[in-house]
Amino acid sequence: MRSSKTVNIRDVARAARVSAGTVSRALSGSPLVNEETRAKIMEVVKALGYAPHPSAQRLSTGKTFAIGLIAPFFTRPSVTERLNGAVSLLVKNHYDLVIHDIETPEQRQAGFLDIIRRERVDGVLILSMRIHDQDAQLIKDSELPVVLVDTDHPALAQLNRLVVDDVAGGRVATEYLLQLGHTRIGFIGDYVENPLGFVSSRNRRSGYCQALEQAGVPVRPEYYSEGEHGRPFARLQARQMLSQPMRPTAIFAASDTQAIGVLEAARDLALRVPDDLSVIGYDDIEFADILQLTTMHQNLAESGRLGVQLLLDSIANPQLQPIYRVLPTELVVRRTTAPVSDLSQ
Amino acid sequence: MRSSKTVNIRDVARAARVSAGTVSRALSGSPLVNEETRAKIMEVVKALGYAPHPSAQRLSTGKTFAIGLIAPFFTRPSVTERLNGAVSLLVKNHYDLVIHDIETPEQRQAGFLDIIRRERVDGVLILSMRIHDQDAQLIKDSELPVVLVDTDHPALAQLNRLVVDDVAGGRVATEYLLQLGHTRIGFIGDYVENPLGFVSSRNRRSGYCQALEQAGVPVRPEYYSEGEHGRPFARLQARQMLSQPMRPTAIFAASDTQAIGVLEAARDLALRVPDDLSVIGYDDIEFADILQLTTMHQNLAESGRLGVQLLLDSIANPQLQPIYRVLPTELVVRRTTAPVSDLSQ
DNA sequence: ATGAAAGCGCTAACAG
DNA sequence: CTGTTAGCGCTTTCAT
Repeated sequence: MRSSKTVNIRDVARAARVSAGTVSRALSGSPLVNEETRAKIMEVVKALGYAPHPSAQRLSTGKTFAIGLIAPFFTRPSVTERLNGAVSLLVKNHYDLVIHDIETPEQRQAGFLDIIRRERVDGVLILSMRIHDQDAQLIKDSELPVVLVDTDHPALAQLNRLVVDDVAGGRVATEYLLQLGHTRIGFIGDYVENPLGFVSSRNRRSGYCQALEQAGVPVRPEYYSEGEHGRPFARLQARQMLSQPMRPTAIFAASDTQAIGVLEAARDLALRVPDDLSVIGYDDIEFADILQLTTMHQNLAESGRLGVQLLLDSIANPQLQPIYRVLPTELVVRRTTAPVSDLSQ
Repeated sequence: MRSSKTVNIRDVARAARVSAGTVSRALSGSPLVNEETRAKIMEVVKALGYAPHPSAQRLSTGKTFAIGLIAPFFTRPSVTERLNGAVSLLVKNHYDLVIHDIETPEQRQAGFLDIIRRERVDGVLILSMRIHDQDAQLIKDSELPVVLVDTDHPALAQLNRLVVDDVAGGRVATEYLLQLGHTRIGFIGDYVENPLGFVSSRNRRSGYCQALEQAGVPVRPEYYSEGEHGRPFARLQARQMLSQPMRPTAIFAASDTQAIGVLEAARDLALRVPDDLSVIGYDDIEFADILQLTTMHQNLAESGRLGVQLLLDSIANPQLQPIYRVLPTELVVRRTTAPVSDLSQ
């Protein structure tokens, strides 16, 4: 008949013939405890299978050893890959991870309010979420270490931020197509106003426009399409764009996911890639390699890892100078891009 | 100069001119409180921006409103999709999620010991992790509600379990190939003894063998290959297998990921799919659709959701009869399989 | 080096 | 219906 109550620090104290305070000190590695008694205590701890009660510890110390992670977890492969990096480092540091998945606009509100409370977690990592003005205020008031990865807000310059220069990336991608001789270059992206507020698509589009303008190529509305994010939508958008009389000879998609939709559209219309149509994506998710998609590479997992590192650092040392870092992006040429050919005209 | 201490229940009590106990009752929706005072309290709560301290609440009630999730999070797309379902339901029920990612064997040990403690979470969901005998003992002793999804252990029959009949799935896949006239059917799978202990590959292989034997087709070692899980490894395995003099005319891969490797190998060797080689995968991850891969479908997200549902139910009502359910699997024919042709001989 | 005692913020049992 | 009180399990002064 074993008692169902779990063993607590007083049980250990009693068995080791010391006080609870001493057990606590012994366990926390305080130097103020005799080596013999420490040994004895450890022995008892082991024998009884004691482990401290996390909530009690947290209540007493005010530290949670948990960090909060706010992200649209499963909406996009690029997010998943960033998460991967974040989680791996967290695990290594024995931090609990309290996750808040944001998939709908309503969850946004709740998520921010709920997690940005000192008592729940020691710090918060926000990943790929557009930050609204009111959220920014909340974050500012919270006095909780927060780091931003793949997102930013003008009112939060005092935070650690890891951002991606999507404008530059969009420019590089487009310049590459121009360099290949393309001038009829389409863009397939998200709705500029999308419910979750990803802004990457918009920024990539800005880069696209910049590159065209700089090259003296007019930005034509019939070569620009926005739609809901996702492969099937992109496929539709692309099919429409490619069915025009003077169809584009190249398409820059705001994400690899969408680029895959474009590839499907090309197949639908019996257009050969890259002979008839060049396609370039963004993110370099694993699929890009499989499909031999030319794309803009960014080190997704590394960005997550770095974000966690920054967060843990600033939890340990709140006075640390905040870091603002623009993560590098790089063109990876594979098999979906080629020089414009007369045939494709 | 705002005080940095957060407001607690006594501050609220004072401002509302009631006792802390009453505030607690008002907040928990107890009927034993006057509507007027409740209104007054709510007002103060709002004005002060009060929210209860989670650790204190947990310590006091013994409930954590968190569940633990043990899974090899990012190792396989199929796991990610199951997680997706699990997380979505958890969020809906306002449960915190304490995740334990297991990527290496060492993490296995720590993960199980650490999380299966009553004080940390109210229940545990174990996803796609092979359970060792010693883990099973731990789980049994823990008195904590635990549900198993895509995994099982003989000593844990008293638990809620959602399993996949991979043997049957392997049989169905292989029978389909036999039905198409193939007799030289290869199998590409994981090492039977792999560090994280996934067993699905092994079971799928059993089904494969069963189907062959039943059809009177000999199981030939040169058509069987095990290797590390992953696309590049499968590619190598397949390349080797397909370079033999009497190469297989069809390959059943233990996962879609590996099937993709097989497709790459076919491309490497200039074999046309499905004309020269039929390929069938397992899981029906999103990629399978993109690549038009014939595969064994299972509703991955749904299994995660169901697992959480079971867990929440048995937290709410521990006396509930445990459920054992075999999740359905279904063949999805796409474009990578075809009848064996003379050409392919 | 160790014990005693106070307190972290909350809930729940008991009185009234 | 509400106030008071006694914990939940741990850490951390403050003595000694």
